[in-house]
Amino acid sequence: MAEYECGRLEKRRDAIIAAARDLFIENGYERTTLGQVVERSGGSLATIYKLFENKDGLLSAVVFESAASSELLIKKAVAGSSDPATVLRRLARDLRDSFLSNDVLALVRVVIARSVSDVDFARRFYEKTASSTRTSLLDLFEHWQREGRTMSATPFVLTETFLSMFLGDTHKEAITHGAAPQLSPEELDARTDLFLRGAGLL
Amino acid sequence: MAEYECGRLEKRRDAIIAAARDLFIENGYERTTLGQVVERSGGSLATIYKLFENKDGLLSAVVFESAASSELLIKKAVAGSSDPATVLRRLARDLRDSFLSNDVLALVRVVIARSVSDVDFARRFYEKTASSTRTSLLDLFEHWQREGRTMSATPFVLTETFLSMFLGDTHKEAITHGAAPQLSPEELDARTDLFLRGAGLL
DNA sequence: TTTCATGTGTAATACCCATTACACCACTTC
DNA sequence: GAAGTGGTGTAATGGGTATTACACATGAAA
Repeated sequence: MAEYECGRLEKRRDAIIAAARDLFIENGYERTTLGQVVERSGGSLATIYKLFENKDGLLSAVVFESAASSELLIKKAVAGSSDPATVLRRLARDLRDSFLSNDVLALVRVVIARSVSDVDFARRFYEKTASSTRTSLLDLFEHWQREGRTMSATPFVLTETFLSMFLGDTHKEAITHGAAPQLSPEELDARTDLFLRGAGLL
Repeated sequence: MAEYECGRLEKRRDAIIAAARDLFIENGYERTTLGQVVERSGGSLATIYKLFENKDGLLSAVVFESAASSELLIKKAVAGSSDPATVLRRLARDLRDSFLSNDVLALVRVVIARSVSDVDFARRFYEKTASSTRTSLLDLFEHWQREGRTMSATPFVLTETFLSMFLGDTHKEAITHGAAPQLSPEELDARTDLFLRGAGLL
């Protein structure tokens, strides 16, 4: 019985979250009705209230189950090479792909919309995503500093500068939905090289 | 009579837009009711419909009357000096102040929220603000290039890089509402210097 | 003063949707 | 197979709000 319930409810939960996620992404939180969610996920309104308490709870579940930090991308880039230039070029491409994926962008829009009336919600999202990415990156620059590499700014400034470029890309895309020109892969490399030269790492 | 009407209606219009602006900024578009707007602006519901057709029209009026480009900031920075380093340091400070002001941030949040269901609306906003800033900045780098200064990337890449840093600041603030650490003025200068070194302009 | 045009205030209208209540069904356990 | 537990579907409930309709105000013109 426990098996039956657990499996069945778990599946419902997943289906509801997936449906809600798609709808929030498509129409935003406020314009999505629980009726639409049920229609798409199957199951029933009662189940949503049982599982998530209310509409806000559903939003939290959706966002925090989908939000991911980029720590892994940093680890992968570091594992590939020990040369800062190589690491950061690789990381730049990966971060760009990750930050500019349609899913991430759509989620960010929903979170920002929500942040107007629920400041804490957005802060928690930031904590789960960008903040831990930031920490990892800071560790990386500090590590290089301890290794004796000379850098022309503090690890903190380097971290903020590097990340702000990608957050800027995200911001632009979040607003323009693809209407503004993007950097080509070569131009992205040129931007990374600009950073590396400025940081004294090239 | 024309004088009377015009003045009176004009004043009403301004009052309504101001009230709506404040409310949208405070609570977001969806959660603001026209009743609240009327309560704060005085006048009447009928006037809103006469002037703006419907709630969406009011939003458009509010946003596009408040949105401003940063072309002026660039002109001012250029007028102050002809040395790229001096110009960009000055510009960086001004852009930061402008992009991170509470009003601009709040407006950006409203626009992004709206962009989920009205893509074109957000694009028009971008056109009115960032896009023309971008064009001005591109002109500036191209001007320096024609003057014979060597730069280590194309004007386009330089523009995108420089601007993306500030859009990144805006994005971070839009989400965290001040909870994340900001660059101090000295650190901001350090970041600008990093850019200048990377661009070969220092 | 009367008449007209035009903004104003209020009171419907009509719909939408989060939330709740309740009756039903499926499966397990005895 | 009877009884019970817990998920499901549907049909209220209740509050809220964009939009419209209408009667009133007010100042200009005649």
